[in-house]
Amino acid sequence: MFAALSHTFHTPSLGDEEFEIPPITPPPEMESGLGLSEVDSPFPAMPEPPGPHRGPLIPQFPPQSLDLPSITISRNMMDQEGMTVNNGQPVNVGSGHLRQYPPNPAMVMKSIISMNSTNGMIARNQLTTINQSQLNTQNLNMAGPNITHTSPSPPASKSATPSPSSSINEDDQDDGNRVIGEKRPAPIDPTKKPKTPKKKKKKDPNEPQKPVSAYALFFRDTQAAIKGQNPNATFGEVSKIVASMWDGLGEEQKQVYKSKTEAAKKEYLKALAAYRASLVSKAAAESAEAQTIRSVQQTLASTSLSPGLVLSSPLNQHPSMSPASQALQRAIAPKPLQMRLGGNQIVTSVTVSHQNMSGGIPPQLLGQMGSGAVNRSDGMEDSVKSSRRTSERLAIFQRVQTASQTLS
DNA sequence: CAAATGATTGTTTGG
DNA sequence: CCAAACAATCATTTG
Repeated sequence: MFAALSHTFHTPSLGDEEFEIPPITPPPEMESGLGLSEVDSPFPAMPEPPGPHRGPLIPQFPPQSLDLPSITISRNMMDQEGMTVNNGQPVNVGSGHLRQYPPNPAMVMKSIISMNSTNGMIARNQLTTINQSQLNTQNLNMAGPNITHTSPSPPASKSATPSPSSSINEDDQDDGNRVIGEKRPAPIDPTKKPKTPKKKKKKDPNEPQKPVSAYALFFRDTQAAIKGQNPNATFGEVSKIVASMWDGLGEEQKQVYKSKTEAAKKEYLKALAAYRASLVSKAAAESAEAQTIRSVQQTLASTSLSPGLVLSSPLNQHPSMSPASQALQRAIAPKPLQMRLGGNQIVTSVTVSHQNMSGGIPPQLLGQMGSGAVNRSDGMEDSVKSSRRTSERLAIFQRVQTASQTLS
């Protein structure tokens, strides 16, 4: 199977490394440049075909672990014991082609893709194996010169990075400096380092989860195949391979993933808006409740029922709003959202908007934000509001009474 | 104020 | 939690 599909790629220049990339499943599309696609559906006009999974043979883009091209990374057999054939996956040594990540993966992929596109070619056993001499630990280090992937400080830097745990709540202290220094040790330029602290915003556990990026999706899909071919490959190695493949991916193909993430992002924004709305409503409810309680307390006090008891209520402490509510308010505050599209374009929009909310929010969420402050103004009628308020007050009043009874 | 850019965060899997 | 690499987001600076 694989052999048929896969295509071997050869880079003459590099002797050491062999990099055979199997065509990740038939390219969803031909490369934009080549018009050859005789393939039935060259362009997935739609980002994603509704169809669940297609047969392995069918050229589908999303690399399924099954179909996925067998990517073998073989290093020098001699040196390594681990990577060798025993992986369970056949490794092509002789046929292996050399490839360097840094150089131009794109070319490789494209060529591979093009090859695949041509049916005839495929017939031949095209085995894509990725062979990297670099994979060797030695090589990895050695490779440095070529790759020089930006790692001023090798391993140490990582630990240095503000580990989430360590940074826990030092936001203020933030040593923005520290962070910066790590990233760019050399540039200690006092001149240009406003050193914007950038406090890390603590994330809400409840906040909707951000959608994964296109690359992450690709990684998820591809990684398994790579691993399959190279069980011994480390995460870093796999990551590099995936990166090179990603790099080689055609725009259209990337678009497939991007559209996925885009959709996910849309959902995310909706969920986020809904979530924030719910927070608002909560805060509003809370403040309303507090107010109600206060008024009730006043009433009680005036009637000289049991003032002392009433005063002890926590809600009473702040005349205006409880700290929690304030925090909520802050969290909810509609912030402009920046999105960087493609190149450098930045789109600015308001995160939370009424339109959005009424638009696609799930019913349950909508229900939650029923008494929300945000929507309250538009949707709810005064009569409803007042009645609700009344009932709330009643309930609270009852609670207070009960409490006072209990305590007394 | 909007655009540009730097910095940080958050993904991926597996140990 | 970390690995490598990337994308997305955020925050600050700049024009």
